[in-house]
Amino acid sequence: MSTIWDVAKLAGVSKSTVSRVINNGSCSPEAKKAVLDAIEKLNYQPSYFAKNIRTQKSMSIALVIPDISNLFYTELFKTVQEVAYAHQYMVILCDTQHNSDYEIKYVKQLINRKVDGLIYGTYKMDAKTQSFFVSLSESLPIVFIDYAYKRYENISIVATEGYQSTSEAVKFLYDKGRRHIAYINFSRDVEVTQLRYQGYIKGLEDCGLAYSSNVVYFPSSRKKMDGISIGYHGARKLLSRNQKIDAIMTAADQIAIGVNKYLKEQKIRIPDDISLVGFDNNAICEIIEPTLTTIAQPINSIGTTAMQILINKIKGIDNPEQRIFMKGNLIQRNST
Amino acid sequence: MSTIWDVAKLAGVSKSTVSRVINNGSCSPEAKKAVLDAIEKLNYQPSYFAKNIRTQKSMSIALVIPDISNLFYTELFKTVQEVAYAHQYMVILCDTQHNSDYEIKYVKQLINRKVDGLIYGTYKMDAKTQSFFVSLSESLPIVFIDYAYKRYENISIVATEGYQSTSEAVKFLYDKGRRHIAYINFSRDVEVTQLRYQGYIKGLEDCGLAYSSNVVYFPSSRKKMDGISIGYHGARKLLSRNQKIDAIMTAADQIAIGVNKYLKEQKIRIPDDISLVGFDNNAICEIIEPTLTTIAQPINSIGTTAMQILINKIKGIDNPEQRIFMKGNLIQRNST
DNA sequence: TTGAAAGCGTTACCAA
DNA sequence: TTGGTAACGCTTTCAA
Repeated sequence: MSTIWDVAKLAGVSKSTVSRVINNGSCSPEAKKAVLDAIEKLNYQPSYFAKNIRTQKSMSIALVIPDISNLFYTELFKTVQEVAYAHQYMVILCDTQHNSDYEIKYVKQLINRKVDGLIYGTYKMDAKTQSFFVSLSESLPIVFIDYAYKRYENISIVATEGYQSTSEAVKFLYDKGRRHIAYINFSRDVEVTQLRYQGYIKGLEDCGLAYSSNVVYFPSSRKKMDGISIGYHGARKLLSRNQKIDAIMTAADQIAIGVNKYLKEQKIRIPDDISLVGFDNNAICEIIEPTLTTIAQPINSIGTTAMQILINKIKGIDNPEQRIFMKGNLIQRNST
Repeated sequence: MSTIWDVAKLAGVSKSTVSRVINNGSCSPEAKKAVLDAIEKLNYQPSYFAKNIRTQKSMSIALVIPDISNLFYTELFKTVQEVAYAHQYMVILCDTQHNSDYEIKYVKQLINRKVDGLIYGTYKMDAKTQSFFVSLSESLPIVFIDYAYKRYENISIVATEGYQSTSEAVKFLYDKGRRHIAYINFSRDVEVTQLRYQGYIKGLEDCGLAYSSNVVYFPSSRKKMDGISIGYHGARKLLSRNQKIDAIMTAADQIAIGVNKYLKEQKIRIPDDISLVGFDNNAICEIIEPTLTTIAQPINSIGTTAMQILINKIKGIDNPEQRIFMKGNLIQRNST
């Protein structure tokens, strides 16, 4: 590997001049040409480490998320990577496996590696972790992509607004003639989806329907269940209560998949007997049968916007924190 | 951030001694204790850049893959990350979007960042890219996770053997009474799956069944189709030829999903009229209906083994290249 | 066992 | 516009 010294010698100038040419400092056209030629000839690339020991910039950002197999995050990664790469950043993906300890360990490692910023999404509620990230945000550019962080001020956040869109989906079911709308949620410590749940309650109210805890299911926080299991067990539980139910709304597509599975096993027809609505608009919505009506999160917009804000924060532009809440969009398919 | 200097001053020793303590050089117990205490007190962490400018090690590895939304790679990432993290490596994920130009661009960037090694998977056949990676492998530790690279010597490779396992699956269908077994593959430039296809032919032979190109479908290389579309169009094409078909094998679960979709639209019963077999054992196999019989790749073993080999290569242990081909495992579900 | 000092390859300051 | 030189924070000789 050739160094800046080799370039300087070949071009007949000093290291400083070479550095200036690279970093767009002022120099004469002749010097510039000579340096550029030398760089070309030697196939010179500045050393990543040497450069960053001075600048303290790593040209890396991290995407810290709970689970890359969740299709929402898979898509998000792809978008983030694309924008990042266009701006010469590399992205370090950290899958924290829903584990707060991992989150903090990873982030400490990332700080040591001087990541220029990070995009952080989770969906567990854990006061200690939340305040860790919020206060970290004062010293490191962070964009939160989690609606639950809405309560904190002075942080930048891009997320799908779950309240309004869920309440509108209730209205949609109402207009389809459904009057007994159930809801299956993640456990109460998954904070993002609690706002979707609030939207459900608001929607019932708007339609003049009574709320009943008999048609609502939350798994216990202690049990570690994935979305599909929650949906499966939730549907079973709800139907075992002998309540009239003609629609089930869920806090996530994964949950709806589990519900779908249980209903089919019981020969309950979707949507004839029970309508089903998810949240996210994962690729699976088109694959399962019947295809799943869902509230789509605008993942690409979230990713692009979050990256744009992050890059601005890193560059020190646009200092005031940005708070952007995107609207969920009801995608109607065959399950309603 | 405190530096090695601060530690040295607080411990009353020189920088050199501090460095030695950290890197297990020889020193007196007293010195060691003083330094450790100082490190503790100052919450000192060696600077990542300063350290690596000397050692030329980044403690990062890269996972270069064509598409993170392919569940095979999603799972692989999780396994690789886990092993990497346990050995203090961070992983840089590069989703190349099936694009050879991106692959090479990414890798040049990675080289500049001095990644200690990389795990490389693709599935396109492209002589130029292949030889790029093979010859890169001489100067940088690489583990290939692609069966297609089998032909190159002096490289390390961990992959699922597709030939034998596919031929055994043919035998399985034969034993179930199927005599008209069709095959749907990716286009011919997707090299990994061509060996699965060869296994299909071998399987027919073993069972004394005649091969017929009338029941085989390859999409054209030029059309950019995802797996699901290939399956959907492939099934339509095959069935339009008025050949007798009582089973369809596919080179990937994604393809089988498309086949499943088309057959259901045509009211063709699975498995009563046509059996269906995938390859990979994605999570979706359990979700679609009927659940999908498939040849499982041992993803976790592949990931763990690949990482172990990579780490050994990085550390200079186990120099002879390793070539490990794992057996695919037929998982029987309701589609057969 | 220890410390001084010379690098590693950059950037950034300051004079010229 | 230039070049010399001092950092940046570490590792690694080399003497002591």
